[in-house]
Amino acid sequence: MAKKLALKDIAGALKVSEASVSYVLNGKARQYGISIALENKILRFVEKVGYQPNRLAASLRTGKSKTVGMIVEDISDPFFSAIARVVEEHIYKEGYRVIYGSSENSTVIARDLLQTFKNYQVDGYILAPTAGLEEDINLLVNEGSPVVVFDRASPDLQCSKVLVDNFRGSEAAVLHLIDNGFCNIAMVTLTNGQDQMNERVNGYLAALQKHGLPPTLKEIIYNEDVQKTILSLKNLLKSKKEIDAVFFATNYLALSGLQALKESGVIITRDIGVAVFDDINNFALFNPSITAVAQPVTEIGLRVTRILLEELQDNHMIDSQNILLKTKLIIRDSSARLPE
Amino acid sequence: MAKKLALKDIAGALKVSEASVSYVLNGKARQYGISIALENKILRFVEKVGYQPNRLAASLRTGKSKTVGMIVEDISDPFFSAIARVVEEHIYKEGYRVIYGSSENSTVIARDLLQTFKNYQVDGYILAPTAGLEEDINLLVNEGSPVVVFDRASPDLQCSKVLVDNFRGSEAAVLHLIDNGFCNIAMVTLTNGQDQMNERVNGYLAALQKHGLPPTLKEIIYNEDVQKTILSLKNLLKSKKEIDAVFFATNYLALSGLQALKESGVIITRDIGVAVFDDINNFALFNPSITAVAQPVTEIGLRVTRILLEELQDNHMIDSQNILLKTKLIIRDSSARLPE
DNA sequence: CTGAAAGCGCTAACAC
DNA sequence: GTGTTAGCGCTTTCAG
Repeated sequence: MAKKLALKDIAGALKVSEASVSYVLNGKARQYGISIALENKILRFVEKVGYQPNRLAASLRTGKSKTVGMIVEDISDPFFSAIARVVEEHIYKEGYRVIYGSSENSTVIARDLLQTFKNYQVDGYILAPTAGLEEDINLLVNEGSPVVVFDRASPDLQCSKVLVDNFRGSEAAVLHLIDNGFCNIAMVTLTNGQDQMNERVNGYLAALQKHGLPPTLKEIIYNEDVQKTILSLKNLLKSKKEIDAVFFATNYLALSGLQALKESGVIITRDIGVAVFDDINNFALFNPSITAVAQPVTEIGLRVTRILLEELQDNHMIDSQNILLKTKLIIRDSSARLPE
Repeated sequence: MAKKLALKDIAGALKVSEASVSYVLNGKARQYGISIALENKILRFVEKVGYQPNRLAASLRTGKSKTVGMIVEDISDPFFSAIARVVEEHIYKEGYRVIYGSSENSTVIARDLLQTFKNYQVDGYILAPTAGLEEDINLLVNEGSPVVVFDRASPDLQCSKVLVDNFRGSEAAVLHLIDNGFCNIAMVTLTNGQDQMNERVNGYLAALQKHGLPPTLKEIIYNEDVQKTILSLKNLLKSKKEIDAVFFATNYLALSGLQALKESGVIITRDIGVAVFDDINNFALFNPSITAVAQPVTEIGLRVTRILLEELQDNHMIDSQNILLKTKLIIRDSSARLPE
C-alpha cells in the first residue's frame, strides 16, 4: 500500500518550497515569476513519481470543489439519463465532476439532495426541480450559487432555465390528431402539478377548444404502481367507449397505456389513435410505430452545461438566461386514421 | 449571503469546546462521556441555527469522503441506468453519495475516471470495467480500497464480482430458438472482447454445437454509428438469405437490428425469428413482442450495494465475494415459428 | 467529563 | 524569483 505522496514530499525531494510546486501545478508559474528551469524540473518530477494532488484539500482551501450537483426526476428514465449523459460528457472536459440524485418527484428528497450537495460544497447546480422547491432554489441563487433548471420551472424561479415549449408541442400533437379525424381525444397525465405537465395539458385543451371538441382528462398518481395504472387505464377505455384517440403526457404513461390497450384488445390505428409527449428511441420500432413529440435532448443537455459553465466562470453576475427550445412532432403510424 | 456557520461558531456561542460539539454531532457523546444535558443543549442549538458540518473538512481530516465512484459503460443505456438507480437509492440511505462516469468502453476514459475518483478520495468503487483495466483495479484493491465490479469481469480481477450467467442465458435463448425449429441462427455481437460478450458468444456456440448447427457471427464495432450498423446488418441479411433467426448480444444491437429488419422488409415471425440478450421494458410492447434474456437488474444493484457497504464497514478484510446471478428467458412472440 | 491544540494537504498572501 | 507560513473546518489525542 504505497503511501500517498503529498505536496510537501515532492517539495522536500526537490528542495524547493511547497508554494513553488503549487504555483507550477496550478499553471501560475508565470504569474508568480517561477523560472522556466524550475518549472520544468518540477513538472518532470511530478510526472515521474505520478503525484496527484488531493482535491479535497484544495477544495477546502479554495472553497471550490470542481463538482456540480444534479437532480433529475429519475436517472433510469430515458429522458433524464440521456440528458445526464450529455451533461456529464461536456462538463467533464472542463474539469468538473457530477454528483447526481433522483428526486422521485418528492420535494423532501430533493431538498435533502440539495442540502447534501451544499455540504459537499458543489460549485453549481443542475436541477429538474420538484414543485415546492422554489424557495430553496431561490435561496441558493441569492447566495450566489450558479443554478440552472431544466425540464420544468415555476416562473418564480430566479435562475437560468432551459425548457421546451410544452404548450406548443402538446398543442401540435393534438391538432395533428384532430386533423387526422379524431374527435374524442383523451389525455393521460399526472396528478401532481408540475409546471411542464400543466403546460402540456393546456396545449391539449387549447387544441381541442379551437375545434370545439370535448376534453377527457385522466390523471395518474406519480409513481403509481404500474399494474394499477394499467388497470385504471383499462377502466377508462371501458367506461368511455367514445374515446377514439389518446394523448399521453410522458413516455412512461404511454408505456402503461399501450399495455392497457393491448390487454383490452383495442388495436391502435383500427380502433384508436395514439400520440405521446416525449419520444423515446424505440417508439419508431413499435408496431405500429408511435407518433411522439420529440424533445431536443442533446440540445437541452448542451445548453444546460454551457450556461452553467458560464455562470461558474464569470463571477460577475450574468443575467440569468431563459432558453425555450422547440419540440418536434414525429408523425408515425399510431396517429393515422384508417379509412373506414 | 448568510455567512456559513462553522463548528467554531456554534462552540463559541454555546461557550463549550469544539470537541464537545464534534463528539455530540458524531454520536460519540456517550463514548466521550458528554453529559446528557450538554448533549441536548448542543443538539437543540444546532437544530435551531441549522448548522451543517462541512463534509470536505471532515473528509480531509478523516480520509473518508462518504462518496463512492461508479463507472458504467453508458448512463443512458437502460441496463446501466436502472442499476445506477438501485445503487443510488440504497447507498444513499447509508449516507453515501455517488459520483458517476460513463466509460464508453474506453480504457483511457475509465482510467481517467478512476484517477479522478481517487483524487476525490472516494471510499469505494463500483465498476463495469473495460477490457484492459485489470491492473488499475487490482492496484486499488491491493491498496485496500473496496471495489465491486459488475456486468463483466476478467478472472484476473481480485475483487468482489456481481455477474450474471451470460453463458447459460445465451445458451438457453439459442436452444429455445432451435426448439422452435430455427436452424440458421446468426448472432450479432460486438468486436471488442468484453468478457461478458465472449460468454454470450460461447453460450450461442455451445447451443448450436449440441445440435450440429452452423454458426454465423456478425461483429459490430462498439459505438459504431447507428446508421452504419443498420446498413451492415441489412447487408448481412441480403448476403445470407439462409438465416432464419437472429440472436442479438445487447439491447442496442437489437434496436439497430430490428430497424434493419424493418427496412429490409423482413417480417419477424413470418420470415425470421428474433431473440435478444438483455430485456428492456418495452420489448413486451413491440409488435411482435421480443423474446429476451432478462437480467435481474434490481438484484444486481442490490448485491453490488450490499457487498460494497460490507467492505466499506468492516475494515478487517472480508474475502472478496463472487456472485453469479441467473438470467431468465422471457419468451414472447418474436421467437415463435409460424406453422408453414 | 471537558477543553486545548495538533494536524489532514493544499493555496496564496507576504516576506525575503 | 523563491520560501515561510497562516489558515480552510473538522476530528481526535491528550492533558486537566
